[in-house]
Amino acid sequence: MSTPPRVTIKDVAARAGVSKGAVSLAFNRKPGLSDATRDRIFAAARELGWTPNLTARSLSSRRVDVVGLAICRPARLLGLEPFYMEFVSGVESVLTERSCSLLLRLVRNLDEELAVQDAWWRGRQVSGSILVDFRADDPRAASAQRLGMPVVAVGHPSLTGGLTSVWTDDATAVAEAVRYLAALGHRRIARVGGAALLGHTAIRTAAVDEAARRLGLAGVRQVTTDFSGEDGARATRSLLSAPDGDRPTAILYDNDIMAVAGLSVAAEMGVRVPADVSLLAWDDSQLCRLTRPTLSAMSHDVHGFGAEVARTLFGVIAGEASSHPVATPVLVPRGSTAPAT
Amino acid sequence: MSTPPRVTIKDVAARAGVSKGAVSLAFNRKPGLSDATRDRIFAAARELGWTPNLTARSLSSRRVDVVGLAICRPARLLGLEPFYMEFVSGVESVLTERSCSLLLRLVRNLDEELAVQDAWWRGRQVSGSILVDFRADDPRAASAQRLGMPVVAVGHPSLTGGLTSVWTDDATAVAEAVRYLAALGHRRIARVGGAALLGHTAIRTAAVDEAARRLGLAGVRQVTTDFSGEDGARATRSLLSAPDGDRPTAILYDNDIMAVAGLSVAAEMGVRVPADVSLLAWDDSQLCRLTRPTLSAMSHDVHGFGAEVARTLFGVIAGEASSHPVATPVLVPRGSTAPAT
DNA sequence: GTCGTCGACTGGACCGGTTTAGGAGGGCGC
DNA sequence: GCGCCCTCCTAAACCGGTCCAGTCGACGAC
Repeated sequence: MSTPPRVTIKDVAARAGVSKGAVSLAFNRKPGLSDATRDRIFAAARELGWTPNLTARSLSSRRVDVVGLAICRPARLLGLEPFYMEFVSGVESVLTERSCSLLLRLVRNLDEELAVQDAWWRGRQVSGSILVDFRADDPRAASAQRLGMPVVAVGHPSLTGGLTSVWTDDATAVAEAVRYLAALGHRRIARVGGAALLGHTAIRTAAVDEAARRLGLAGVRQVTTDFSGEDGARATRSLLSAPDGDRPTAILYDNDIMAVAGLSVAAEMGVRVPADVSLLAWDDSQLCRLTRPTLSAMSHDVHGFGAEVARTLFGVIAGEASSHPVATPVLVPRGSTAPAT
Repeated sequence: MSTPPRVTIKDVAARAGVSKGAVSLAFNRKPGLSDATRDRIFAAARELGWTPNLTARSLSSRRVDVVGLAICRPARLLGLEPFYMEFVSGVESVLTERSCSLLLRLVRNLDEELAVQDAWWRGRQVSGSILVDFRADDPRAASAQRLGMPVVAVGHPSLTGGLTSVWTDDATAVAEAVRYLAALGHRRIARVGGAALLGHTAIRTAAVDEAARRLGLAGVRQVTTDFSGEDGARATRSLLSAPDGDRPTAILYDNDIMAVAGLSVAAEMGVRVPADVSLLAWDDSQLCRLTRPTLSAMSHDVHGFGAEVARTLFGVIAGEASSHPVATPVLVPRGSTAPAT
C-alpha cells in the first residue's frame, strides 16, 4: 500500500557526491571514472537499493531489452502446441543470457498480428520480433521492411520475402520419411498435414508428392487439418475406413499430437499399430515416448531451434545476420513403424 | 536499413496547428478539446503515421501496459506443461482486451524468479505480476509486499502469505476424486503427485489422506514426481509392480501428461485399464480425449482460470481486489475408470 | 458595461535516465 | 614557466511523452 519512496539516479548521485552523469557511466560500465568513484557510486546505489529505471533508460538510449513473439492460433484452439512450448523455452534460454525479456502475444489472425507488431515497434516496446507460421504471400515481410523493424522469420526463404530467416529443411526431412516408409515396403502412404494456409504445409505436401513420384508410389493421399488432436483423429478415421485394398499402410503426421490421436483411432477401429498400419509423427516432444506403442518420429531439436532463432534476431538487431537452416529433422524409429505386410 | 524518419508528438502538433498538450489530450480521449480540433489532430496523426511512443508515455505517466509472469521449471524439463499453455492463453485473452502485453520468463529456480520480479518492478517494466507455484514458506509474498508490487498469487491463501490470491479448491476436488474411486469399489488407491516442494501438492496429499481416513481406506500410497511424463511412468511402474494383493486398483495423477504415461506403462506391463486398474487424470487438456481408453479426469477450465487471474490482477492494480477461489474441478468420467473387480 | 464563468487551448515543468561538450587539475617535456 | 595532453568529472540538452497552471475569448447575468 504505502508507496515506497522512489529512489532515482539523482538520489544516488547526491549520496555518492557526484553528478547524475557519473552514476550513469558507472552503471553502464563505461570508461571515464576512477575506480574509487565507481566503488563509491555502487556503494551508494546498494545502500539506497537503486536500480535504473528501464523505461527512462529506453527513452533516452532508444533501445529496449525486449523482443516480441506473436503466435497466431484460431480461437477454438485454446492452448499452444507442444512445439511452441519448447520453442519458446529455447528462445528464452538465449534471451535470459542477455537479460532480455520476451513479450508474448496470442493473436487470432494475421491482421491482428500485423497490428500488434506494428504497435510494438512504433510504440518502441520491442527491439525486434520473431515471426512464425509464414504462409504464401505473407504480408508480414513487407510490413516489417516498411517499418524498418528488425525481425527474424521462421520459415523457408521462399516464403519469407527476403527477411532474414531460419528454417528447417522440411522438404528433405519429409522425403526421408517417405523413403523410410517405402523401404519398409509401404506403397500406400498417407499424410495428415497441418493447416492448409501455412507455407510449410505446402512445402511438405509438394515434397511428399515429389518423393512418391520418384519412388513410383501411386496412391499417396494427403489431407490438411488445423493441427488439433481432434482434427487428426478425424482425418485418421477417414483414412483408415477406406476399403481394404485402398487403405494406407503408413501415415505421416505433421505434428505429434495428431499422431497420438491417430494411434487411439487405430486402436478404436481395431487396426493394429504397427502390424496393420505404421504411424510416423513429427516434432517428437516427450509425448512420442509416452504412448503405447511409442511413436516413431521425425525428431527435431525444437529447443535448440528456438535458441538459434533468438541468436539470429540479436544478429539482425546488430546488423549482421544471414539466413540459414538449422539441422534437418532426423528419423527416430520407435514402435509405431514396421515393415508392410 | 534506412531508418524511417522518427515522427513524434511535436510533428503531429505542428501539422495540426496545435500544441503537444492538445495532441496528448486527443489521444488519451480526455475532455477539453473541440470536436473539430480533435478531428484535425487525428487526421494529422494518420497522415504522418504517428503512434504514441509507449516508452515515453510510461515514463511520464508512470504506468505500463505490461504484466509479468515468471514460470519456474527445472532445467531438464524443456517445455511447459499443457496446463501452462492454456493458462497463459487465458491470461492473454483478458490482457488483449485492455491492450496489455504479457512479459514471460522461464526461470530455473525461486531465487532467479525473485531477482526477475524485483528487476521487473524496480525497472518499471511491468505494472504487476502473476505469481504461480507457491510452496510452503514462499519468500515471494514477503518480497512483493516489501516492494509494494501489485501481484496476484495463484494458490491457496494458506500458502500465499496474505497476498491477493485466486485458487482452485484442490482439497475438495481431491476428496471427490477419492470418493468417486471408493464408490466404484476401489480400496487400494494410489496417487502420483506433483513436485513435493509445491504447496498444492502438500494440500492434495493431506486431502487424500483425510478422505481415505473418512472412508476407511487403509492402504493409500502417494508418491511425488517432477510432473514429467517420464517420472509419471516411473512412478506408475513402481506402483503396478507391487505384489498382487498389494497393487493399487486405482491411480490418481496430478496432471494429464503423467496419466498418459501411466496408461502406456499399464499396457506395457499387461495391466488392463480400466479392468485391472483405473486411472484418473488431472487438468484435462485435449490429451485426455485422445488416448485409448480415454482418460477420466478432474476437469478444470484452465483457460478461464487464467482469465480470472488476469482480471484479478487488474483489480489489484486498481486497488480493489479480493482473494477468491474459482470453480472447483469436476469429475469427468471417461474410459479409464471402472468398478473394481 | 462589467464581472464571473466556462470551454478550449498553450507553455513549460517534469518523468529518470543518456550523452556530449567542455572544464578543472595534474603530470610531463622542454 | 609554459604549453600540451590526459584523466576524471560536471552541466545541461535531450529522449517523447503527460499534466497542470494559466491565458484568452465568448457568453450570460445583473
